[in-house]
Amino acid sequence: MKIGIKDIAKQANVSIGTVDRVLHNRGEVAKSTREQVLSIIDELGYTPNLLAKSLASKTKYTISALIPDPASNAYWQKPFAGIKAAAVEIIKFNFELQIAYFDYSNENSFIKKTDEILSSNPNGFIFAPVFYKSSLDVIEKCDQLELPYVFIDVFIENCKNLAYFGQNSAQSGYLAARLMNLSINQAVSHIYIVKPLNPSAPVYHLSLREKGFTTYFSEQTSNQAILHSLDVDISSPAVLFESLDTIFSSNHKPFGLFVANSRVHLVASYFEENKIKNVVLIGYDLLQENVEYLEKGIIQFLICQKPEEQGYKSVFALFTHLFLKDPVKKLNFSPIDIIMKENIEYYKNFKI
Amino acid sequence: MKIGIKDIAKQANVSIGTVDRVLHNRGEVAKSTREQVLSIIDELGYTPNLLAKSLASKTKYTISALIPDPASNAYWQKPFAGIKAAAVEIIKFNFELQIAYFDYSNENSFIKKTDEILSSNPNGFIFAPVFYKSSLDVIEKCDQLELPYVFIDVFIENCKNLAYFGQNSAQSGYLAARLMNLSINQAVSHIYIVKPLNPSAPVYHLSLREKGFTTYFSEQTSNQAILHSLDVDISSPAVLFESLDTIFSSNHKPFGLFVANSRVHLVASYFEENKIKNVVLIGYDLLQENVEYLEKGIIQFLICQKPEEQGYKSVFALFTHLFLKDPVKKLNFSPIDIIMKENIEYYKNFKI
DNA sequence: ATATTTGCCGTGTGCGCTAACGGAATGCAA
DNA sequence: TTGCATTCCGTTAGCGCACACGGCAAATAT
Repeated sequence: MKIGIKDIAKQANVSIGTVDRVLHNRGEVAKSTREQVLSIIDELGYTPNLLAKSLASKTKYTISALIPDPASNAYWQKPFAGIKAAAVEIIKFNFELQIAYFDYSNENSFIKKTDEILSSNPNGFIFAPVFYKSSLDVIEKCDQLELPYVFIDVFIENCKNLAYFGQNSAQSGYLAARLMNLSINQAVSHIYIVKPLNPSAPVYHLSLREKGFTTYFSEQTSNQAILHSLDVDISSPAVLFESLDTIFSSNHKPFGLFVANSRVHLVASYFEENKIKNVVLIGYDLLQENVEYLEKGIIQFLICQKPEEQGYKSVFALFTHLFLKDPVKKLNFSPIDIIMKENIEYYKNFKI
Repeated sequence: MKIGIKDIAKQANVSIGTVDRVLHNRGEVAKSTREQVLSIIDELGYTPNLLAKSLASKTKYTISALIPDPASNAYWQKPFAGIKAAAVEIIKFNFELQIAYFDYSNENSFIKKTDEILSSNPNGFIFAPVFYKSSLDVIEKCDQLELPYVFIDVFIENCKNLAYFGQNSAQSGYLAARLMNLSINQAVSHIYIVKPLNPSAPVYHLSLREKGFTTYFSEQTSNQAILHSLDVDISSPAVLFESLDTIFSSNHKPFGLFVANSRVHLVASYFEENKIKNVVLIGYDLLQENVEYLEKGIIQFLICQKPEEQGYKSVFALFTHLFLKDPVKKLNFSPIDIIMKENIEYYKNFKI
C-alpha cells in the first residue's frame, strides 16, 4: 500500500493543498502545521509518485550540452550518442535537451557557444571544459547564475560542478603499459609512446595517459623496456607516416607502440601498408576503423572508456538533481575496458 | 505539440472512449469506425503517454523469477541484485516481482518451485534452466499457458522463449586461453584447466568454457602449451587442496591454471597458503574473495560477464514485452570483461 | 466602529489515460 | 404494438499530483 499526498493530509488533519505547499516550500503555511506535516511525511516515508508528478507539472526543464563537433571528431560521436539516448528517455518528464558543438581546435568557437547557451537560460549545463582558461570563465558565470553544470570528459579541480563523468586517463595509460609489458618477451624492447594530435588542439588526456604509461614501467624492477616519446601531427597522413618511417628505419626498432588516443587507426593503416607484423599496437576507443584493425589483428588492444555512457550519465545526473532532487555523486570514472579481437563482438553496439 | 487520445478522437468524430476501445481491442466498436480511428492513429503517429497510462491503469503485472539460491551460491547474488534493481524501477508501472530460489544441486527443488510459480499465474517468468530435462517440462507448460518466459544464464535451443540473457561461455574460455598464451614465455608450459564443482550439480558453463579454452590452443601453430584437465570436488577445501597438491608435486609443474568458474578464490587461497608465485591464475567473476586475490596479485585475470546486468535486463525484457508491447531481441550475450589489478577499481560497484 | 490588509488554509480543475456504466438505436420475437 | 437482446458508443469518475483561486479568520489601518 503506497502512501500518497492524500494520506499524509489526512494524518495531519490538513488539506492536500497544505501538504503540497510544504512539499514545495511555497510558503503560506504556519510554522507549527508545517513541522507537523513534515514529521508525518518523515514518519510515513512518503515518496512522490513521479508519474503523477510529471503528468501534472507544467514546469519544463531545458538542459544544454556543449561538446566538440562530432562531425569532425569521430570520438565525440560516442558521448553524443549517449546524450541523445538519455534525452529521449527523459523527454516524458518534460525535459528538453539542446546540444551545441564547438570546434575542437578553436577556442573562440567554444567561448562564443558558451555565451549563447548561458544567455538562453537553461536549467542545467553539460560541457567538456577542454580549454582551461575559457572554461574558468564559464564556470564563474555558472556559479553566479546558480546554474548546475556537469563536466564531461575533462575534469577541472576545485569547482562547484554538480558532477564529472570521464575517464581516469593516467590509470588507463598505466593499464596499457601493463598490457604492453605482458607481451614483452625480448631482452630489450623499444616501446614508443605516440601522441597524435592536431596543432593548437588541447592535449589534456594525452599527457596524462603518457604519464600513467611511463609510471608503470618505472615501477618495474626487471625492466626490459626502453621508452621513447613521439609527438606526431595528424593534420595530414603523410606527415604521420613520415614520422613513423623514422622510427622503423632507426636502429631502435619498435617492439610496441602505444598510441595515446583514438587515432590509433592511422598508425594501423601505416602498419597495414608497410606489412608490419609482430609489433604490439595498443590504442584507444572503439571507432569503426579501430575495430576493423583490431579484428584484422593489426591492433592488439583497444582501451575503451564507455564514452556513450559518459554522455548518458551526464544527462541523468542533471535529471536526478533537477527533477528527483536527489544527491548526485560528484566524481564518476568510467570502467577501463580492455578490448581484444576475442571479446570485441559484445562491445560493438552501444546499449544502456 | 504532442498528440493524445483526445486529438485523435476529435479527428475521427468519436469519443475518447471509442478510441480507447480500438487501442485496446476491447471490441464493441463498428468495423468501419474502428478502421477510421486506426488510420487516424497511424496518420498522426500517436504514441501513448506511458506515464498517464500506468497512472490510470488498474491492471497489475506480476513477474516471477526463479534462480539458484544466492545465499548458498555467491555468484547468483549478482543476477539477484540486478533483478532487484530492475524491480524497483518498474514498480511504478504497476509491476510486481516475485523471486524464488532453488537448490543448485537438487533438481527436485527446481521442479517443486516451478510448479508453485506456474500455479500462481504470473504474467512473465524468468528462470535459469540449469536442469535440462525438467526445464523442458517447464517450457512446455509455459508454451501451453502462453506465458512469456526468459532464460537467464543458461540457454536452451529451439524454444519460444522471449529472450535469453547470458554469456557466450565458449568464447570466454577462448579469450581466457588468449590471455594465458600472452603470458607464456617458456619453451614448454603446462596449463591446467580446473573445473571445480559440487557433485550432482550441473556443469553447463564449465564444459563450454573448457572447450573454448582448448580450441584456442589447438588453433595456435607455434604451440608451446600442454593442456591438462582437472575436475575437483569443492564440497570441502581439503579435497580441493589435495587435488592441487598432486599437480604441484608432479613433474608437470604448472605454468598456469585456468579455473573455469567463480570458485577461483579457493585455488587462490591454496596459492597463498603455499606461497606459490609466478603461476598464472585466471578465473571468473567479481566475487569479493576473487577481487581481493586479484588485488593481491595472486589472480592475474578475472573474466566477468556482467551478471547483474543479465538479471536487470531479463526483467526489462518482460517489461518491454508486457507493458510497452515492443519487440525484444531474443539472443543477448553480455560483454566479456577482462579484469586485472589495474582496472578492477571501476568494476567493483554495480550500477546500471 | 468599520474597512482593509495579511496569514493561512481548503477546494477545484486538469494533466492523459483506463475502465466501468449507462444509454440510444436497431433487430427480432411475441 | 410491445418487450427484450444486441450492437455500438458517449459519459464520467478517478489515478496522484501541481497550482490557481477564493475564503475565513486575525491583525492592522482609518
